[in-house]
Amino acid sequence: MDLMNIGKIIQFHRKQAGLSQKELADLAGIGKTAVFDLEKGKSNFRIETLLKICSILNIELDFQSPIIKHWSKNES
Amino acid sequence: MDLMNIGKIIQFHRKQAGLSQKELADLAGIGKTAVFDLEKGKSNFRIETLLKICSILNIELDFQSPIIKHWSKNES
DNA sequence: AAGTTTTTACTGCTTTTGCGGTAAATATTG
DNA sequence: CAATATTTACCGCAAAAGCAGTAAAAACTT
Repeated sequence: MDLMNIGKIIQFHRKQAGLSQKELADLAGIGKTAVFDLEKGKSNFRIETLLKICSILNIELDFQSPIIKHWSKNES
Repeated sequence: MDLMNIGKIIQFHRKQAGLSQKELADLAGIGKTAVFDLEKGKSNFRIETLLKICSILNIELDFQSPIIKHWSKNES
């Protein structure tokens, strides 16, 4: 994941959705400041904050690794 | 991203790598408590904490969305 | 140009994360 | 079994995230 571009990616999706920062914040159930800081390039924030925003904007986050196919939920 | 399983996925990768929680924490430059809490199912933490761990364990995080292909770094 | 909306920016404040220290429980190894 | 290593679990503290409020700057409408 390119952490440097998270903010810009979010912003692009938000504008495509025709939402203001405040509207996105309200839909995601977070504060307007979080959306602003995120888009402005702040690189650290809580996972849930990012996921709430991604959920609203229909962005999915996926894990990728060479061995992930060998993992199942029912393993130790 | 299945937030519920982050901890288990991390744990699986850590064990595959033959690392103890403390060793992973040291390699990632974070505290042992963060690794423990993460694997134990704590669902919220900082992005950078997760990314440091993923970096050590060779796990990549990718964005997926229907319109992501229309985004480039040089757009507004 | 005037009015409206949005974004940027800062503030003080509350909540949460992350930390090392410590210690008990559990697992591993000799 | 005994010694060692690891995991689990708690603590108090420090650092950071997130919040609403406010206001100025910038971007849009009409």
